Amino acid sequence: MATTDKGQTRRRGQALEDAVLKAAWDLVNTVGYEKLTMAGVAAKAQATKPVLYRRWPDKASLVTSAFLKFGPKIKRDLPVPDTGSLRADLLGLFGQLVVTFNALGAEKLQGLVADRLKQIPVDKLFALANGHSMLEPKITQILQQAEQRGELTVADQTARTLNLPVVLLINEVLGHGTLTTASLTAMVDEILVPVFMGQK
Amino acid sequence: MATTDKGQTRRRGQALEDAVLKAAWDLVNTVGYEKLTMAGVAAKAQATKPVLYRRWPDKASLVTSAFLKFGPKIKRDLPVPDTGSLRADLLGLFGQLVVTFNALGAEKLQGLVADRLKQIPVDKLFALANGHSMLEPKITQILQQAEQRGELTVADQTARTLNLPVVLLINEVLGHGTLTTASLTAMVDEILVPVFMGQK
DNA sequence: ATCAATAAGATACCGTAGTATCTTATTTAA
DNA sequence: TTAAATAAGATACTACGGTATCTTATTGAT
Repeated sequence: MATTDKGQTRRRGQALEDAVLKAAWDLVNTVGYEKLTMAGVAAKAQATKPVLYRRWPDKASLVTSAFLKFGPKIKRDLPVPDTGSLRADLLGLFGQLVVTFNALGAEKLQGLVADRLKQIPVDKLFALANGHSMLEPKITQILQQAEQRGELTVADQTARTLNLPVVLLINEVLGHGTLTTASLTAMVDEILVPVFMGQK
Repeated sequence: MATTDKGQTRRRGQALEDAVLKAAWDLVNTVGYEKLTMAGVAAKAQATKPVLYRRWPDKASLVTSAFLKFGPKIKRDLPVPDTGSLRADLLGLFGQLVVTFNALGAEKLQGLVADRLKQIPVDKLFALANGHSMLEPKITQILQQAEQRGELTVADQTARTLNLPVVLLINEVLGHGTLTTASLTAMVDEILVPVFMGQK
């Protein structure tokens, strides 16, 4: 009687974790990342801060988890186009991204990006959520298809050129706020095809 | 006698401001941006936090001011190379950037960029890159030189390809934290030359 | 059914960014 | 020379990220 009236059931494990992630996702969608507080998430989930910090090392990780759970599903198994030309394959792949990126409300996530930037993990740091690790294998596959048609040599590609699509996408999203078919077509025609096929 | 022994002279205005900036610059060069605290700056300047906040709205602004006052002066009028080849011209231009960048002591300023990113809308920062860059006129001149040698056609270039060098540079700095001759050479050979010269 | 392990709850705490308030020294104008 | 305006000093405060500690509910193995 001394404690809270609802004290009957104490959530644990997955149930509690789900509730926290749901609260975090609700908050990031209402107040945005910057104004989302760990205490606020805890309160909304009817949990406490230590519960959050037992699971996620920091705010950025928590919100990233919430994004991965509730955000637009970035299909890990999007079919890789195989249309018969490098250009069309790239356009096909990027076309799938237009829908996805337009769905996720980029302005809410700006603070997340900045927070991530502060962490020193040097290498692939400049990545939006988990965006690009998912893209690279598909690029590679498209290039292999092109190689079999004799359009290019995969061995000529480098880490830098393989990463270029992601760099361009990030610049497009962060710089212009949108991804359109027109901009993606320009990227492919003006930059990616020349780079991939134009190696000496 | 009850108060501090040096209580005779109370600094104000420019003298106080200079002392604060000096303290901030000293600290950012010893502990780095992340570990620099406003209280620490105040203490080192023998001032107090309100003195800082009366002048600068936040930590990032203060450190930026200190940087502008004491940091290396950035040359605005780098000569545009004219070596006889597009590749060498690009390498020459970027080589100048390596020197400049390394002179900034970028590693001490780690979190500054991220802090700025948070407050300056990200799109603004990239918009700054995508157009108002001090680099673009130089790129254009280099391309015109190349055109006169018959290496390429300037009319084939687009806003997107003209911005590509800046995009790559930003990615390099934000993603890797450094600018090296090796990375710039790779950019030029693997991406920029194919894009500029490889247009159909 | 009991008890040890686990993990949630509650709470207090630390460090830092940034703010508010009040007192006091210095400047300036009368 | 005095008094009003200005701005520094001191101090305490709030908000937030993140940590530590202790108590208590729940699980699950015996």
